[in-house]
Amino acid sequence: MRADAQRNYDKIVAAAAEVFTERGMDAPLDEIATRAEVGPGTLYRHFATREDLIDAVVKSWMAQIDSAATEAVESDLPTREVLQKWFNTYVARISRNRGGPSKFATAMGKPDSPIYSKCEVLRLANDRVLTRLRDKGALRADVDALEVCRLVGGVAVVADQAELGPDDVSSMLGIVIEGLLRE
Amino acid sequence: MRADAQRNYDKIVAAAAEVFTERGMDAPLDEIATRAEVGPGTLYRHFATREDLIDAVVKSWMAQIDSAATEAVESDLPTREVLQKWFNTYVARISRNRGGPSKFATAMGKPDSPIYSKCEVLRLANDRVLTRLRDKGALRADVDALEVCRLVGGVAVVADQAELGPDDVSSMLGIVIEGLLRE
DNA sequence: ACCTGAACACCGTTCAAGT
DNA sequence: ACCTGAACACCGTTCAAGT
Repeated sequence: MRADAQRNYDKIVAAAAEVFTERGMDAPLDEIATRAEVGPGTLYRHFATREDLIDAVVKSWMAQIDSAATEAVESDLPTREVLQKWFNTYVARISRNRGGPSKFATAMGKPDSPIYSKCEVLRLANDRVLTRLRDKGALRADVDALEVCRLVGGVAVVADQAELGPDDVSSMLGIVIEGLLRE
Repeated sequence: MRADAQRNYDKIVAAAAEVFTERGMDAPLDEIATRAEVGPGTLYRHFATREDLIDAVVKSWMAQIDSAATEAVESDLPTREVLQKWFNTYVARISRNRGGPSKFATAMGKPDSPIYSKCEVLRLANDRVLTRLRDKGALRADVDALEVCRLVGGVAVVADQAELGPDDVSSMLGIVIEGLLRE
């Protein structure tokens, strides 16, 4: 990649991160281009779709997800509390920008989505946590990570769209958690 | 309301029901006006926002919701099965049009939404079913109907956006149901 | 190879002119 | 009182002309 192209690419991603934070992930691409000081055509050259741009922006979130999952795996707190903390963190991360949860929910399990690799990271992180708890005999045997991603993702989407606070999120997650525990 | 206004109102609602079914609830209002054979201004005169139009279209769905709730209340099947059937019906009804679940999820619990009265119908239907099962001692005591509307609504949103089939919906609902049962 | 920005398309929304 | 449709605004997307 030519030096000026690389520079523009970086400026676009930085501008997108800002604009997504201020106005949500459905913000006008126009404003991103303007703030990055490039023409709209340049944005399209680097990112054919909005999802390709989202993929670049959320790349930096994934390390945080992974370290939260590791913390959950290594925790020796009661299962309920481990899951409360993990799911709350998970929801907070994917809800960082308005409109974000919906993007992940739509792409989850769709291999041809531009953000599929990020959905895979989310699924694998969940899988690590769930597998560990299942090995301890704390979870129902038939719990699938993709399914949990979707369900917890659904909580995130609803909370995002209805502008719910952390308490509402926690209590919805509480029901999901009870549904996952071995009875 | 003048006779011609009433006629246009009815034509718009009928056209909207068709277009929403074919192209989802985010379909262009333009196409609805065209199909109803009215100008765009006439559509706006009757329905100031898209949500006002949605409210008129879903009005006819509510009797079906209520009768499904009544059936659930009167059923003497095991709690798990009653809830599976009820939630599956609930999700199916609010998912009748693409993009529909998201509209309800956004409006649920927002008194100033144009479709708030319909959200209330959904909440009360859920409340009837949940209260009945709680009275039988089958449910956890702290389960709130609004919360369940949101959670099950979240399942519907995810299923709608990720284009999931009935099996995926049922298994997600299965987790929610386990989380609601008294343990 | 990459960038620019004018141009087009689409769609929501308004409003002056009509009946 | 109600309707029409032209007009405007906004935003996504493309592409001819440039460097």
